[in-house]
Formats: sequence, C-alpha cells, structure tokens
Amino acid sequence: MTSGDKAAKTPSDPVGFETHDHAGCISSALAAADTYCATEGLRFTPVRRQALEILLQEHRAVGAYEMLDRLRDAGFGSQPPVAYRALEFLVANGFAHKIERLNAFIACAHPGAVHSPAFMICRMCQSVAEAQSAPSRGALGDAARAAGFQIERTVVEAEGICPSCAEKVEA
Amino acid sequence: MTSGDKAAKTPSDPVGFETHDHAGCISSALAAADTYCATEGLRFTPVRRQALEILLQEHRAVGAYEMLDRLRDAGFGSQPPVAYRALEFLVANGFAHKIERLNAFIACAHPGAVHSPAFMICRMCQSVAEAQSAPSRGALGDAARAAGFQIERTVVEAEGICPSCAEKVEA
DNA sequence: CGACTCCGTGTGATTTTATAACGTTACGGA
DNA sequence: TCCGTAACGTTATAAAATCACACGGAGTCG
Repeated sequence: MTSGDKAAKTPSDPVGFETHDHAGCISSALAAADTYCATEGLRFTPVRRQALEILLQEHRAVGAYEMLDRLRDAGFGSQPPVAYRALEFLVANGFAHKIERLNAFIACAHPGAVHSPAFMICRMCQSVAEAQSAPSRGALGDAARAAGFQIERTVVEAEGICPSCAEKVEA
Repeated sequence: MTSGDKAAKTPSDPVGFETHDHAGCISSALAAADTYCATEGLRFTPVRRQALEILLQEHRAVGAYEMLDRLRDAGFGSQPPVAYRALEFLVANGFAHKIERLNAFIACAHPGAVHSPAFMICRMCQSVAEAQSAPSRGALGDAARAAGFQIERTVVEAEGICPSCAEKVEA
C-alpha cells in the first residue's frame, strides 16, 4: 500500500463511507493479490480468487453463507467448507478480515501492508470502514506489558453511526 | 469502582492472570449488583443472579450453552433463551461482557464503573483478562473523528499468550 | 513413465451458537 | 384489586462453523 505511515498528511484512511472507483480498485486489488501469491508461492486458485472478487465487489461485510451462495452461483461447490476455506485463505494471507461483531468478512482495504486493522461498523446501515489501530501503544499496550501478556493479534471494532446515517437521523 | 483514572499509580488493572480471593470477590460483586439493581429499579431475578454468580465463580469466559447447563443444574429452564436472556441482561447492565472472539461471556472486572473494556485472551489456556481501553483517544478515535463516525461502543480484544503459558512454552 | 505425496476441492453429516414465536406467570402501579 | 408489562419456560427453527472422508491435480523422485 501507499498510504504508509500513521503520521502522514492524511491523518487516517477510513476507506468505506464514501463511494469509490470500484472497477479500478477491484482489478488492481486482484492483480496485486495475483502478484503477491506468485511471489510467495501461494496458490491463488479459482475459488479463492472468486471469493476475493466477491468481497471486493460488495465492499461490505459478507457472511460466510452469503459468500457460499455467490460461489455456488459461480459454479463452485455448495457446502459450507467451500466458503469457509476460501475465506480462511484470504484472511490468513491478509487479503480479507473477519469482523467478529458481525460474523462476517470484508476485503482488506490496505492489502500488502502489515497492519493492525480497526473497523467502524454502522449499526444502521451495516457499512464497515477500515482504519488503522495501534494497539501496542495506548492503554491496551500498557496493560499488556504490565501483565506480561504477549499480544499477537488484535480485534478492534467500533460500533456506531456512520456520517450518512447521522444525516438521515437529523433530517 | 475504585481504580478510577487511567493515569493513576497503577498503570492498568489487568485482573485475570492471577489468582484471587474468589469467595470474597464473588460475594462482594453480587452484593454490589443487588444494590445497583435496587437503586436503578432493575429486577435482579433468581436466574439473573445465578447466571452472574456462575460467571463470577468461573472467572473465565463461559459459553451460552455451558451457562445453560449450569442454570439447568440449578433448577432453571433448560432451553437456550433462558441463558441468552440472562446473559443479555447482565451485559446490558454492565455486569458482564461478551467476548466476541470466543462467543462467550465473562463477568465484568470493573462493575459499576463506566468503561470501555479491553480483553487479553490467551490462545493456549483461554484465560481472559480485562483491562481498560481508551478508544476515543489514539488512532481509532482519530480515524473516527476524521470520518465523521460516532462511536457508541467498542470491541477491543487482544489475542496472544498469557504470562503463565509463556513460561510453559519456554520450559 | 509410474508411483507417491501434498494440497486443494467437493460432499454429507454434525456440532455449536443464536433467535423467533407463543403461552403463562409474577411483579408493580393505578 | 385489577391491569399492563416484564420475565419466564417451552417448542421450534435459523444461522454459523466444523468434522470426516473421498477424489483429483501438481509436483517429485525412482
């Protein structure tokens, strides 16, 4: 990814509450995944590629069974493991994230970059935006160090109201 | 709660990777819940009280169906809604928290205090410690403000290795 | 080439987690 | 005391996730 450091000109990089050039971001993300998998010796098989494409197209959190429906429509297997395995691959390799609060999955907005993602989940429209978190700094990091706990992975999800739903409420 | 401000002498208050005076903490927590419910006009019914007592006794994350077993053993109903409703009450009123990562529930370590809990989850022994987070400060808060997102609630869960499991690994 | 192995895939079955719907009971205010 | 609401118990079902096993293709090594 390009945005890089946390203290860059843009204070953060929400990506998600506004419209995008989807066609572009989908194809470039797929191409990046192709390249990355080739480099790393990972097998970016048709199901996996299709699953990522679905996540990118939707650009929202997609449940495993919804993914399964889409994959079946695309000609793949129709049993839960088909979806779960593809999603597991995408998550393991940083192409997607699981939103624990929703039991759903979303394409990574910063693929390729090593990051601790944080999510903002609108409780009205269910849209999800990805931001960066810095768990090792801040209160949680302090607590972990004090307790001698070794953090390997963090789940940071904020639930609330997105800008566009806030407007609707006021109106 | 007593620990109060984030910048007190104790930099944080993990509570969970060490043994406690359980008998004492259970009875005092129950008493506090009694008082709080009386004050707030909440109905701290037998099932709810029993559910909280179970969480306090276990002092770990307990699944809804495990809770259901225990409640049934205690003479309450034996169907899922019994457990889910009791847990919902406890969570809604701050006596317990849901650990999204584990689909399980744990007694609040700071009952009565308004707080944004954060959890440290050991992936080896499944133990869970509660700490404080400060989501509105830090990277997530910045991103939310920049995006115009109104945070109402946060889920912060760190997965890793607790001190005692770390010792075992080294040994 | 052929056999072996690993990994990914497809499928059936099952487990685990969570909610819907509905009648009955019990509490608390008028 | 009567009424309305909240809580409870139960049946049933939905949603999410995993287990177990067979098949098949891509290497690889003889």
